[in-house]
Amino acid sequence: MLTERQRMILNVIVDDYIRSAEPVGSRSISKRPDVGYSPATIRNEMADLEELGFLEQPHTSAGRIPSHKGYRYYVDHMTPWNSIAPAELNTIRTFFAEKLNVMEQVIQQSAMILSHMTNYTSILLGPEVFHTSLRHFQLLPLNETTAVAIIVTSTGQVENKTVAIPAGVSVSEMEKVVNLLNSKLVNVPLFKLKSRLYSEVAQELERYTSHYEELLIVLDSVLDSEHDHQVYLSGTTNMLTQPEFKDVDKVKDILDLLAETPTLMKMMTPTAGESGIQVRIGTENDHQAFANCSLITATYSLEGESLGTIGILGPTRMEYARVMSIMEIISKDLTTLLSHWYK
Amino acid sequence: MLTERQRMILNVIVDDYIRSAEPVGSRSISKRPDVGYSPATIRNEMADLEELGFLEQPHTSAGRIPSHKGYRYYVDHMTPWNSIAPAELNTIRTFFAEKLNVMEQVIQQSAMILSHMTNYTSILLGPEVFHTSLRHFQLLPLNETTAVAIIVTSTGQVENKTVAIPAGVSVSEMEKVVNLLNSKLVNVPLFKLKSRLYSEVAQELERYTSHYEELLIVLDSVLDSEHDHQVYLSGTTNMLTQPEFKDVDKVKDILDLLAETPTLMKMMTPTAGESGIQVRIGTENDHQAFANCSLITATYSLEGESLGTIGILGPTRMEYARVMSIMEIISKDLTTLLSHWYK
DNA sequence: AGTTAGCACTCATTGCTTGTGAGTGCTAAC
DNA sequence: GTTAGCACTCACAAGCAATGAGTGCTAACT
Repeated sequence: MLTERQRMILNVIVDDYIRSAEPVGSRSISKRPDVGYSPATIRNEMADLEELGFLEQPHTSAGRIPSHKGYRYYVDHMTPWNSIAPAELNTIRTFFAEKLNVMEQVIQQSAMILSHMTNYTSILLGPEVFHTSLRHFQLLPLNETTAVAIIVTSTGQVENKTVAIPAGVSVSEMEKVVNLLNSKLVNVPLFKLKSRLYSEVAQELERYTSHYEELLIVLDSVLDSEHDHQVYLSGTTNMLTQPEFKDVDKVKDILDLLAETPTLMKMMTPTAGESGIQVRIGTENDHQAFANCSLITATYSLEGESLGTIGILGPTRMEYARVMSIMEIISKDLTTLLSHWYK
Repeated sequence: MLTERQRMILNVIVDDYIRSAEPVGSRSISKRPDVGYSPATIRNEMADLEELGFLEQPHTSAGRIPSHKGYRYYVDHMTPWNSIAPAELNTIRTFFAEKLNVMEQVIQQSAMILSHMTNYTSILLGPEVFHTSLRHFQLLPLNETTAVAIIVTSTGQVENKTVAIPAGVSVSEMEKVVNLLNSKLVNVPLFKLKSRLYSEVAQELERYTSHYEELLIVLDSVLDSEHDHQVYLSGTTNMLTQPEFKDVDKVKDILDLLAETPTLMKMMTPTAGESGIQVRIGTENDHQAFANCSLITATYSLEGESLGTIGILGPTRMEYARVMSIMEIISKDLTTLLSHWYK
């Protein structure tokens, strides 16, 4: 569809614009040593590229900037990305070599590394509760009326919830219930817990205790595992350093959206079927506030099943090649780290 | 020190400037129905107030704006604050009337309420681990080499840490250790755990197990309770709506500081001896980035001991009276809520 | 046919001037 | 002690010309 020369020019423009954030003119392109054409020729090609929708002009007689379509083409036809210095690679490697033994810490630290290395905002989605199972269940009375329910998952995550004890339930009864749950529900994937509660536990529970119904309601609420899919953000303020966001109003919408955990979670959940590194440019993100942003996501996984997502949010004028290299390395390292832990 | 009239004029200026964010001129003051003086008289008084350091002039022939000293005087001599509508009070009351049974949720929701009602940034410091004690200790093997240590506190908080099991320690040995810890350490305040570990547990541990030293190291690290003093932020982007921060560069430093949890914790820790609502205006915050901000803090407590802090960060031009009323109500309601729970 | 030089044209940006108005300080009168 | 009057200051907006980067088009060149 595009001639070799057009491709080359488009590439130069995107590269240049990513670096400078200023519209790129024909003269500056022509002056580059690897471009052997005069400004006039470049201009002709640029006019064509604009007509084809790959470039835009902020106003007549300004240079050109890439359109979303232009970025898309750039990303899709990029030379295999390897634009990351060995020193940086080392930073990542030594980080993952360190003994970090709490999942949450690893995720949080990864977010920090990502945002520091890229100078963009990083968004990490914690391990999917979906693919983990119950390791242990416990109910611990705090006083006569309340207790803490503790759920330990196979990955070592601990979730807890304070619940009210139905009046009249004795300590020994509670113990029986806990034992029953442990015998029946251990190793059941978290997302199946509730259905199992009714299919396997409910009947037996009826024989054990007189407060069958109340207890069932409590247990139901406990196992309603809020899928504690934590979202970790780092470097949100990096957004502010980008010249395209020097206007506070624009940045406000973005930061507001970043504070909305549920929305963020939805955006970060990988679209089924897709794998590897995904790039959503400008309006490809279906959120208005991100119309001038690009979101790059990758998933990390355990035994082939994706556990969570890492993401980088920046302006559409983003260092795609660089960010994508970094993301690939980190997602892979996360994956291997997890497999070392839990296999 | 100030005459009645000067006090009145200062008050009017601060009120006006809080509302409009524009320098206040003599004419506009004179026009207010409750002020019976001509602009000229006001001007004379304003000149005096400026000389005394209560007012500032952004430039010659502009109106006056309050200096830090002016705000300080305003806050210290404010008429008892009650500037909060009954409807708003209701919002708070119904919130605290709802059955919220997880501490963390309460804190987080309180942060939301605070930032929403004030349109400033709210900062909440979670309950001090200092004043809570151990309720239960548990060690749960995940596989041959790792285990999760779970600490439940008297307030129902659950903290967990994944640890490596020293090679050669059997399951039955672990059980003994756990039992020992529970018998010796339950009801000990968290911050005393480590010293007790050595004073009371260590010797007996030596008799129980052959891997005395390795285990002690592990337990030490577990009880090194990271005092999980969480900081909850809400409404950080409200900072961006203030006209004084329409310049991105200024706001960046503030947001960066807000992302630095340790610094924030230090700022929010109440200075010993002080109690009630504290106001730090402008440079009274010893952080450069907050030179144009005011931080209002209050503590919530249980049985007279302060558990945590709630804070509001806004521009120096802040609705002090309103914010202070809201903070007082919420800190008191938090206090009573806690006492209902844990008494 | 593809490439390039030349040229007129566009338009954001900058610097300059000028006018306007809000607000002040001072003085003299009340 | 208070106020009216007046000259003065200064930020800000509007208007205007100069600048220059960049374009589109045409005609000449290879």
